[in-house]
Amino acid sequence: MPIDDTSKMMVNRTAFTGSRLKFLHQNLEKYTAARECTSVLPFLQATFASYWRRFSWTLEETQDEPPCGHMEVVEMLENTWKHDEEFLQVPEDANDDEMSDADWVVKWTTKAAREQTISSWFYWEWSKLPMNVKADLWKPILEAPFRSTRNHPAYEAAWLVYNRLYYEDRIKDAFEEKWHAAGQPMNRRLSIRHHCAKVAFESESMEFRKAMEQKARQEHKAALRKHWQITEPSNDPDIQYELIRRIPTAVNPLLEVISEYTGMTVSLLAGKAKGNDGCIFTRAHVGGTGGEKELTWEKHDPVGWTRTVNFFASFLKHTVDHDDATAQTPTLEIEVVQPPLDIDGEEEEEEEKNDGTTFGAEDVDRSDGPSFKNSPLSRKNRRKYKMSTKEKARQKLKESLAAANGKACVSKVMSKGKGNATTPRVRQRPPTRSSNPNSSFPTPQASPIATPAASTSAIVPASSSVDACLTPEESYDANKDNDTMGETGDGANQLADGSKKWLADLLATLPTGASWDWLCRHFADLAEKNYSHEWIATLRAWVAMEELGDGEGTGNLPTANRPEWVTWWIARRRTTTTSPPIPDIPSYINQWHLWWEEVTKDSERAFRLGKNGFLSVLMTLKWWRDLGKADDLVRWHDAVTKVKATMVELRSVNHRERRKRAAPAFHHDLNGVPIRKKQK
DNA sequence: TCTCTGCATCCATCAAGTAC
DNA sequence: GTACTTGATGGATGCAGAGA
Repeated sequence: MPIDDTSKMMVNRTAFTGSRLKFLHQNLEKYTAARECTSVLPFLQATFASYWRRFSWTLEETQDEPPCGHMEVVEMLENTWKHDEEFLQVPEDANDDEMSDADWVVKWTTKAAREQTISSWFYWEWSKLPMNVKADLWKPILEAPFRSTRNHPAYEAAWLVYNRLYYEDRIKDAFEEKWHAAGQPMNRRLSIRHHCAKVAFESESMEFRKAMEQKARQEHKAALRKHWQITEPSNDPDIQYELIRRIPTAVNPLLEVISEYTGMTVSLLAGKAKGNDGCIFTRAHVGGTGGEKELTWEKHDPVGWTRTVNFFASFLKHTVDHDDATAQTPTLEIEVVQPPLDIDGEEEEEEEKNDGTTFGAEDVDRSDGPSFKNSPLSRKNRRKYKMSTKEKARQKLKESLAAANGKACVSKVMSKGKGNATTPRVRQRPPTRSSNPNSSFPTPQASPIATPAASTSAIVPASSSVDACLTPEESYDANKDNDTMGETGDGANQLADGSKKWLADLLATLPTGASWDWLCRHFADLAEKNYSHEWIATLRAWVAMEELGDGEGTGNLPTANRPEWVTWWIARRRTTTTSPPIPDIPSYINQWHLWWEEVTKDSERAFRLGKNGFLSVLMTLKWWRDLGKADDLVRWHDAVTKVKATMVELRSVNHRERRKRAAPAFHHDLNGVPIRKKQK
């Protein structure tokens, strides 16, 4: 057997079953610990030896169980060992010298392939841990701000309950017939359906209708009961889920901002309730446990909590006493005593803010409920009060902390990104043999990660963003400041190390932070070929427009008449940097113009930031430029000019609008979530 | 160890009526 | 003024697994 066929001998990592799978799972925790200490190599060496002691390489299939009693023998043997090096032994390897060269090669090739699979299995399982949705009890906490607040359950009219319960049986046919007759207008689908539901409901007997009305009342009553129940500690999993789902909408904005400026992990802490697998919110938390499996209270970070509270105190002091003054760097002004956490999940005492009001989870939770019972505010004003104060507080806190830290940009740190794994691949090798065939095994290749790292030697001004030299909008000119780019396209201003200095300079001007990674990546891709001054100016106009948002996106551009290759590109997660295989460029160009007409029909609809915004337009222009022949490129420059002008205009209009509103006024709510389009 | 791809799943959107 | 309800839909995103 050829010695380089290791990869062909690899089994799928899902092939491990039975006692082998059990063995791997038993060692997964140790692997995770080893990764944290960046010492995977010794772990793998010991684990491979342990594996081969239990599951001989001569068992042909990974499903084959070892002979009866073998495992017990191995365990007894291991119990006699005391030194680490002893655990690296594999008794059957002691006979290697008696094997023929051919058999020996087969053995070590087989083992090397299997070990590679085992290594892959560990990595795979480890990489899944933080993202394992089903097993992550805490995910609802972190996701809660991104859902509807659902402040109170609405009463459903009887005919709507009827519509929900009997649509399939008693309404659907009539609706479809009527809808088809009307030409299937999408914008009338629901109105026709409602009409049919009402007609069908009216045709039911009086007794049946009364029963529906009673059911509607009962459902609403039950929903309201559950709604108010959530303000009390409860072991009911439904109540607890609802509780957890709501609280972060109020608390997370504060925690997120603090997290951004302190660099600490700040999250919400929930505990297990007695007697079931549900969880109950206890309080805000600083430490390393939020969203992780194997959550342990010992990881709580009282020092971090103190720092967090100090930052909050600094914010209060700045906003209350020194509204227009520059905030001082926060110092340790208050001492926070962190009470022990209650694992039983019972409510603890609230923490007192220095203004006498409470800043505890319970208070936040009840902000829409009993805590307002005695308030003179009407329900309507309550909501306004809640929204405006939270939004202002969030913005003020950002400004205050930015001033305190001297930071110009905000980077989102709540993402669950993982560090790049750098642990070397490990294979156990035979101890010694002069003709060791393994020495000819290919060396594992490090896979370079192509990130558009910005050069620190940029010659552009020290401003951290394009916008810094573009605002105010009156003086905005996307054509200016082109001195950092190459003059003649590809290869311009190339540095000795092969990188392009003008590109590095441009990248250094882009906004920073996790939420802008996509923009930096795509900017580098789009700018790399440096087609023309106008093209780079267009890209700069794009960045300037995007900076009106926070990098998270505000919706999609119209998809009508959109070239199908955009879908092709999105389906590849926008990761491919090569142009799509467009067979008919003239047709593609015509399609592009049809789409552009759709995009520019409505300026409000055209103003879409983020990955689903003008990035797609720019990418289609790039493909056009890369794939088009001379004749095709006649209209390209005009198209680029049009796109740039549109983006400049959109930026100008929206920038002005936002200044007019004198508020953060991004298309995001107080949680940083894109605001849904309002109903007409 | 990491990237890529196809499939599965999630989620915003739509209109109209109702309640808070 | 706004939350909430319905099912269909299209686009975005997550995930498993193959393969480099």
